[in-house]
Amino acid sequence: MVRVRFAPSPTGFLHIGSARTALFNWMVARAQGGKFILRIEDTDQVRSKTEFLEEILESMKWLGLTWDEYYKQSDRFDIYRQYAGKLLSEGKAYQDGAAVVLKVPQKSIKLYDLIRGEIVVDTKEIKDQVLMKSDGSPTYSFACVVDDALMEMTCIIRGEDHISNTPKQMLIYEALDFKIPKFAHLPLILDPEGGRMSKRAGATAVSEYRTQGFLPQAIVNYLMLLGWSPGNNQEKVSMASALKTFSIKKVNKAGAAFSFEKLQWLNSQYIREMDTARLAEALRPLVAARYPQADLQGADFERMVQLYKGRMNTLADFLDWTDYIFTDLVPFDPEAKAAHLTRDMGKEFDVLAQQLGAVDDFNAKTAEETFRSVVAGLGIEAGTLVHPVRVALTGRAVGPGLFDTMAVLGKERTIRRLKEGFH
RNA sequence: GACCCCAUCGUCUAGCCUGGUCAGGACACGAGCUUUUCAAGCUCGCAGCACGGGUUCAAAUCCCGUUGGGGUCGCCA
Repeated sequence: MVRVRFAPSPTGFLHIGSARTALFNWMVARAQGGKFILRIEDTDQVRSKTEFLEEILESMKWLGLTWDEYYKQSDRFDIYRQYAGKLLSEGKAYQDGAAVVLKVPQKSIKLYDLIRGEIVVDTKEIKDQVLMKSDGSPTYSFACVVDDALMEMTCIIRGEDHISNTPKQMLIYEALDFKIPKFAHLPLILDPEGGRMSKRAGATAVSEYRTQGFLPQAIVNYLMLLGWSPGNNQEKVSMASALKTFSIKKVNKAGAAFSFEKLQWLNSQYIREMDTARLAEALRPLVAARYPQADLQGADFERMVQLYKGRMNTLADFLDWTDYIFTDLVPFDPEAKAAHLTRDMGKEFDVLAQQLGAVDDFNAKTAEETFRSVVAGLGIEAGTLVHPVRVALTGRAVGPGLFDTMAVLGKERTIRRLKEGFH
């Protein structure tokens, strides 16, 4: 049975690049009916923080990357100590002060990478490896090898930045007489300019994407496309179909530049096809955080969601679009006001407000009928009045259809804003 | 610098393994349609095999080199 693992270190938030490593491991396990193990590499007692651990776990769950087994290296120090002692007694390692160091033999190491093929390294490039540090804690490579072997990992899938670690770790496997697993080194995710992914280029933590209003499905979909393709010209890929064709061997070798535009596009696609009720549910916490007093339970809220569903790239966009609904201080966009809200429309506004006031059953349909009869009566083009009215009602020149906007705003506020527009 | 990895439109990629289909799709960009605006949607378009040598009847595909990019050189992980 396939056993793979994701081994984050709780010294920072879950990075978007690490999330992809986790995802590919998870997909291998799920595609082949294997096990996905989550192992926390918290051997650095100083830099490891509980808040980071919690954030990592939270982000993993949010992305849907569920694990079958869970370990923490800080619980396993006795085991590492024991194996270090074994190597010491066998003469394969020596003490340097309180540290334990592996003797590196002269030889050439052949590493077979599932993605890259054969990689050969001469150990003259490798110096003796510290296994246990002076403070009694294991080094990364030592704990990693002991755990991967004891936890019976069949394949180690990690970032390309570990390629140079692998030959060193193979030496440890050999010294311990452990079976060496398969390896697959994933290409790195680069920033949009092709450089190293850093905060400068945009969000790096998965949790940041969450607060920005990205859907986990969109992120997972985007991430799986970075270095892999279903091969059928499809971009929007469901996990179920991806699992049918996913193979770590088909992953690309070259690094992939991260594209925020494409992620946004995918996110907008997922938002569009989301059930309105579910979208409303996802939006409620965001809206409630900004407008604590707003009533988000009624059908009105779902109508708003429906209205802006097709215009959002991220959930947070909803907040930008709907400010005019949740606050009465309509913040006029200066350009929109200059272009459409001029004093000479005052008369038309008054007529419209008056006619609208006479409507009993106020909705998009009746608002439109009223509006059309008003412009017909005034002998003007609909467009002449539409744009100024939109600015008066929403503060901006762009948005959904005017009559839907009126309906969402309601009769009273629509009329009030028409009157306030020029007074 | 040494060692290792990589190289198809601006970006993500299909094609490469098993040479021979106008190098296909998507994001972005441009144009048009639609339209009360902006988006969306639909249609069309722009744009690529890094370079140089081989091998071969034939090279994006195989080999070598150059250039370029990335990674690693910690008692961090």
